Amino acid sequence: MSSPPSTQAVWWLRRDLRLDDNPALLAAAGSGRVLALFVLDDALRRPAGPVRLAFLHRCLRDLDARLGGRLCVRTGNPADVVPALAREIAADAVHIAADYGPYGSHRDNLVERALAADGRRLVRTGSPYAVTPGRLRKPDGTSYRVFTPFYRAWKEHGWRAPAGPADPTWLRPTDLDGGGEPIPADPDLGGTELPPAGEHAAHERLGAFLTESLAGYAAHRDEPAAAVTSRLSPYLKWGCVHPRTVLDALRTAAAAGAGAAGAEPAAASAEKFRSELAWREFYADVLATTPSSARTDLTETLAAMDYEPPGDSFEAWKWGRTGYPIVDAGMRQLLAEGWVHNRVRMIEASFVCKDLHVHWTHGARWYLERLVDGDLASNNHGWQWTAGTGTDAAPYFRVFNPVSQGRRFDPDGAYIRRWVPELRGLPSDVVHEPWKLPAGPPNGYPRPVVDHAAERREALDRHARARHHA
DNA sequence: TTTTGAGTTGTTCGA
DNA sequence: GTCGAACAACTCAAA
Repeated sequence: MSSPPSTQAVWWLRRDLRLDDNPALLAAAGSGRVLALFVLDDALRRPAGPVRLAFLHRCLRDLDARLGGRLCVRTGNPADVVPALAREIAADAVHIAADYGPYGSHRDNLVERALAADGRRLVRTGSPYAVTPGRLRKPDGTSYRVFTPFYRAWKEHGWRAPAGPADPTWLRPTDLDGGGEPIPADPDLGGTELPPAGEHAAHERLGAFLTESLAGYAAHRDEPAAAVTSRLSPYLKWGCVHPRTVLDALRTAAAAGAGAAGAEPAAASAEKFRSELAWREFYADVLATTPSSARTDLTETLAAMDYEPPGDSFEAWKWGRTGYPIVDAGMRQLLAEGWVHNRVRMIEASFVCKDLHVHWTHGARWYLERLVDGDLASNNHGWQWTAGTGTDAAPYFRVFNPVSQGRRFDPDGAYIRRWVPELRGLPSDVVHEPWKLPAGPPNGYPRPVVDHAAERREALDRHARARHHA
């Protein structure tokens, strides 16, 4: 590379904590000597909860180490902090990956205005998605509300090839008055065990998934006891790896498997996993085009629905004491790992919405507080899907039965035994219904807080009333 | 322009 | 035990 440019640029990282395949960093490096900045913003830290914050801090420490200690961390409101720093180092431009969430896009507009008042530019290059949220439109110009047509258009649209790795020598040291602040110590995690953080860990996870788990993904992805899902969600959340990089590696892995024994299931698995990445992009698109859907019902169909305020049974759900083994296993996994298997997330959401008749926002908020991968678009639209208020007009009669879901996807009870030690000694035929034992559930395990069959009928009644009322 | 068929993830009931 | 029907209403794309 030629001699470093003499102008100064700020690379402001938010949820793109990596050096590889980072177009905003490459753009910053092309326009000047780069100062890497992360702003600890209270507006984002408050709803995150200690688990996701700790993971963020660890990612920042990893990145700082890769930058040779050159990551500048500051605390405050970005609308103040970013322009002040740009002025301090006389930067012409601040480079970011665009944010399409309701808070992030508003924040970026404020920063852009403050910078412009000072004669500086905010430059958006790329986004945390393979296809820019809001880019895909139906022929009539409106955005998609059903996944399958979106998925077709998304694949048709395609995405750019991954950009190469960045050269850390572009980065200037944080030789500023006052410099940066230390990355905060981890908050108390209350015993939650987190996956390894950072860019290298993300690539390790991706490689392990592709070589060890992808072949069985299509067949076993719904079994929570089988460790075949990618577990990439925390890394995608913070941009330790870009989905474009994942899609590229997935295509390479699928091509390598073609023609080999088991090529057909491998191809089916690759397609299935690609569609899961597309769900993440679909929900980001919905959020970008309908920002209110993060907090309120996306569709008006259930506006007249009668809900219960969260009470004792909701509290029992939060701490894994509902008396339904698959539900409690999932909630205890959430508390222990900050992560829950996708199939179990649906069972949990159905229990809150259909068995407890509690509005999805309460469950979604608890999930966002506890999840290491907590993402506003994916989490809240996933909850809306189950509640029947979201995309795809989920049939009102789709009510998950926690016993039959357990029998179907955890037939020998391995997942339940792993997370609910009270039930470890039970044989498979009763582990999903411990209340049927003559002596009742063992080891102090609770009896069901609600009767599922009765609450299912109640949920259907409430839906019918809401529909006829509307 | 209008019509038609399909749409991630389910459960129960009765033949 | 297995299997198909029923459980609404709306979005989207193709015919």
